[in-house]
Amino acid sequence: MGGMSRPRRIERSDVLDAALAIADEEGLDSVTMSAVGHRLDVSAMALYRHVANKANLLDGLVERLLDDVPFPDRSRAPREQLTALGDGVRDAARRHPAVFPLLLARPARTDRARQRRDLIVDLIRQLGVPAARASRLERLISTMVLGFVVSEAAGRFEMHSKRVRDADWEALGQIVDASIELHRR
Amino acid sequence: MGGMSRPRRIERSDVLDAALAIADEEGLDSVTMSAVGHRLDVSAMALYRHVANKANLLDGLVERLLDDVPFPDRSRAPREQLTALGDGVRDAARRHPAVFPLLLARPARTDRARQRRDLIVDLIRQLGVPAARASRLERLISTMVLGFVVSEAAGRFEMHSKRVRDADWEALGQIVDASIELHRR
DNA sequence: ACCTGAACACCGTTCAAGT
DNA sequence: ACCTGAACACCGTTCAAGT
Repeated sequence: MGGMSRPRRIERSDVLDAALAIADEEGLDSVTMSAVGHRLDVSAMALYRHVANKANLLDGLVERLLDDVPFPDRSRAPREQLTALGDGVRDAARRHPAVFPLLLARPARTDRARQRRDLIVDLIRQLGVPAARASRLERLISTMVLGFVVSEAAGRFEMHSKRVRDADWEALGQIVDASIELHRR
Repeated sequence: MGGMSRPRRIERSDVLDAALAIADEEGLDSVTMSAVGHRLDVSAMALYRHVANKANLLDGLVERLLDDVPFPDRSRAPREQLTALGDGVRDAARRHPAVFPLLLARPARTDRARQRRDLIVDLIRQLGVPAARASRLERLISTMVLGFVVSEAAGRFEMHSKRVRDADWEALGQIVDASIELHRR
């Protein structure tokens, strides 16, 4: 039963959660320091204990988003793991369309992002691409997938139905296949 | 000469020019209404004669940027025209890296953007792709190119040298070729 | 017709002060 | 240790008033 307002304890992940929820519900512009604080029953100034400034909060949001994309089941076939990864990114973008456009703006520097990159390179090699070409191809495939997914999240394809966009996504998958074929020895 | 401050006459393109110059020199965050006004020797409030609000000013910036990309020489071979278009977009991104990330966020709705889209569809058809598949392929190729170019402008590839990025760009061109091959009847 | 002064309701951020 | 009140230097935007 409540009683007097006990001091509120928050940590960084609470700040990120609150900011993400506001972005999802009301858009990126509504993510202000005081709105995030308010959602946590805390003043805007309290956030500065957990984020350096607002830009850092936004960076954290992007990292959290990407880190939420699940890793594929490593027992499945390599090409299927690649598909699972791509679908996971597209799902995340659909859940959090307001935040996704920030994604291409900065290199992903978290451990998890590096692990995912290493995994993709490894999968590409398993598909027959020589090591010397694998990381270039990883960059290009990730760029194609991210480009599509942020375009969709940000509304660049808004005049096309879901059915059309799903068929586009499938066609992009075939282009990925062709690019792998192209890079095999 | 000069004398007393005569009233300053400005129009929309002046506003866009000034905003673009500020974005190029000091970054997107420095594009404030009052900074743009100051650069034109005018108050911030005067801008509202020419743009509905700040979001509209930013939209105008993106349109101006894309509209500045030259159309290719139509007497050249179709595949060369495609390359020229892609290189033109990459050059524009290099000149205005701060503004480019806004580009994937909204569908290009200007007449010039539509004309360019129509041109690309036409070039793809000339390369042997049936009409029924040409506009899908246009979307995917534009997405690949834009994804690469905003990644580069926004610094996602900042850890790689210009030489590596140029080779990436060339490899992307080969993937575009493969995607066209894939869609021919 | 076009621009501005003044005002409004916000921003992000700092820092001394509270508990 | 952690949070806040007060304050600062800005924002974008409206609107009546000036020329």
